[in-house]
Amino acid sequence: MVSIKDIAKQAGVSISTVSYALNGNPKVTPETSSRILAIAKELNYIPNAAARQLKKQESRIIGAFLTDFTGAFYGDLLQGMKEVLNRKGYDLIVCSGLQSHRLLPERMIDGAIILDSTFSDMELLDFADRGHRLVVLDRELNHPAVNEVLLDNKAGANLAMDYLISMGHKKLYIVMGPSDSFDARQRMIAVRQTLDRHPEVNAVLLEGDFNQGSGEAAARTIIDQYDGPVGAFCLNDEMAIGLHNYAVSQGYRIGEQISVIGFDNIELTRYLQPRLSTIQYSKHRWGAMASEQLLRLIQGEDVDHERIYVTLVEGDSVKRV
Amino acid sequence: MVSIKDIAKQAGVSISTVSYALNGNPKVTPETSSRILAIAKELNYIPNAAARQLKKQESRIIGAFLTDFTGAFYGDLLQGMKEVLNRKGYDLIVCSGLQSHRLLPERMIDGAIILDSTFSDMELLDFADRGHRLVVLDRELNHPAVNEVLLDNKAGANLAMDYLISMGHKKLYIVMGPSDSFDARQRMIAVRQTLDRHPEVNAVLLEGDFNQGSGEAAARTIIDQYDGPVGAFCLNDEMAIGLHNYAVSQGYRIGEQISVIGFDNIELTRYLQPRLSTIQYSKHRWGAMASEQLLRLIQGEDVDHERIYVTLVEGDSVKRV
DNA sequence: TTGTAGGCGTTATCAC
DNA sequence: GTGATAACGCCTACAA
Repeated sequence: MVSIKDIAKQAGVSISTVSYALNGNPKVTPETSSRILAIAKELNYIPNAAARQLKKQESRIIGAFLTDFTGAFYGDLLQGMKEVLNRKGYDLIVCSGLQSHRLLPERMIDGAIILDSTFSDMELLDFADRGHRLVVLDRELNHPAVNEVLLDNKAGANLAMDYLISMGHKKLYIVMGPSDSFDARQRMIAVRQTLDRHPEVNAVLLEGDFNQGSGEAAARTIIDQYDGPVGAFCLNDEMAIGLHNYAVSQGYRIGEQISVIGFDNIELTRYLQPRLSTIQYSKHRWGAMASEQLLRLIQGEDVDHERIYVTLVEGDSVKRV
Repeated sequence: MVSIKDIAKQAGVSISTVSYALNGNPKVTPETSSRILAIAKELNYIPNAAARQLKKQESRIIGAFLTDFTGAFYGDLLQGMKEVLNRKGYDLIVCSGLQSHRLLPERMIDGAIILDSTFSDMELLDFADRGHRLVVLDRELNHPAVNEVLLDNKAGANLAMDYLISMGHKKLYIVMGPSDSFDARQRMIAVRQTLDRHPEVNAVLLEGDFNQGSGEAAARTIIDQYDGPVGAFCLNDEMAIGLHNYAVSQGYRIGEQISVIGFDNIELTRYLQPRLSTIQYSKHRWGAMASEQLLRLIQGEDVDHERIYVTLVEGDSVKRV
């Protein structure tokens, strides 16, 4: 490995002069500087990240932690994060799994964006106490070193419910999400509030796990009990697709016999016929916002929690009854 | 930050004793050792990655580089990589974009798995010359420090073509891929070979870019020229889905008027009706194999290039004519 | 069994 | 303007 020491030797100067030259310090004369730079290039010199990091106590790397790598869900989100970070001279690395947690306390990264249920709140608070900066996308966590950038789940669930009800639906099925999901819990809170406001609506709550399978299971239940048009709010699109597919395979017509609305507006919904009504938000913006907040935190600025707003997308999967 | 120096002070021993104790060196007596460990825990000591890395000249981190984060394509692949690496005490980080290239030469990672067209062959060979270990999934690259783990694209394309031809198709459309894709180029080579072997088959080559849109465009062309059952080999599933959707929307029946076969067996195809015939392989195995080969390379073992085998999945999108 | 000391590659504070 | 030199936190001969 070629280090500044080698360059110094070759150039007949001291290592400090080399360091100055490489870092563009104006103290060194243009001649020595360009001579040093030329030698550095000739020797194929590349600075050693570990050494710089050890000295400067920063890596200029940000970690994004995900529960898993599956699903097309994360593409735009990560892209949004990366663009902002790169613009500010930071790099993004994406990690998953328990083992990778070490990267944070070992100071391999300057901060983390968390969308990862394998972190407990306690663990994160512990990191925050140690002085690490965090942005959480999947929980509420009050700590001066932690910023929340959360989806406005409640508003979204409200929109979905109000939409179904405004279309005249009196009989509703709610396909719920896993209880360890923050988003699912928030959405359910709003669902219950809406139902409280509409005592005339008859709602059945069905278990769900955010996967296609539980949407199919829900469809089976709905069909078993079928005796006229009903509405269904699936707490995410994946389950809505499962419900859709099973219902269609049994000869039911979505948007007529069964009105369906989802949440997230994932890519996949583009392939559904009729088009799925759902709750939409910009994943790119979500990621970008997370990065911005994290950088502010790292720069020692005081930042408020942020919300990502959502809107209703009307497809053809919900019809008036 | 609490360092071994702090622990040493607290325990009244030297830093080397602390280091030995923390690393389980049997030279230090059980009593001192346990006392030191207790103090370390009490002080919330966590080793500093940069320092250890600087000393040991390794980070035990492997980087996977992707052209972009979009697409559900990578989930299983990354999962396969991660499992193998974690088992061997390595961590996986996923990177994308030009800026992240620096992680390799700056020695932030101990090796890299490349599925990223933003790296040029020259750049990679340069890294290899510097002593970095690489596994490439998206190109052929001959260098002792580089191992190839490639999909058997030619066999797959052959399977697909032979299948269509064996079902009696004499009129074929080939929806090609982007020319900067290694996989696309390899698949086309096999396509051309098959066509050479079957002069009785009339084939039309259509441009494609591996995205849904070019599948739709292909469908438009096919329908324009339609005068009886034809077969279509889309060089990946995304385009096959595009072709399928557009054709269906125009009232054509897939598997009857137009027989379609894709490549990759992506998740999405499960949602197609009729089910898509395609070429299948284990992405999980692909990732796992890449990690295994990289670790062998790092351990200085001599390793041969590897191929990931593919098989035909018969759906209902191809019928005999 | 424990301590001393040198070094990994940089940066940065001093002198000169 | 340039050069010693001391960190940064850790590991590891070698000495005691």
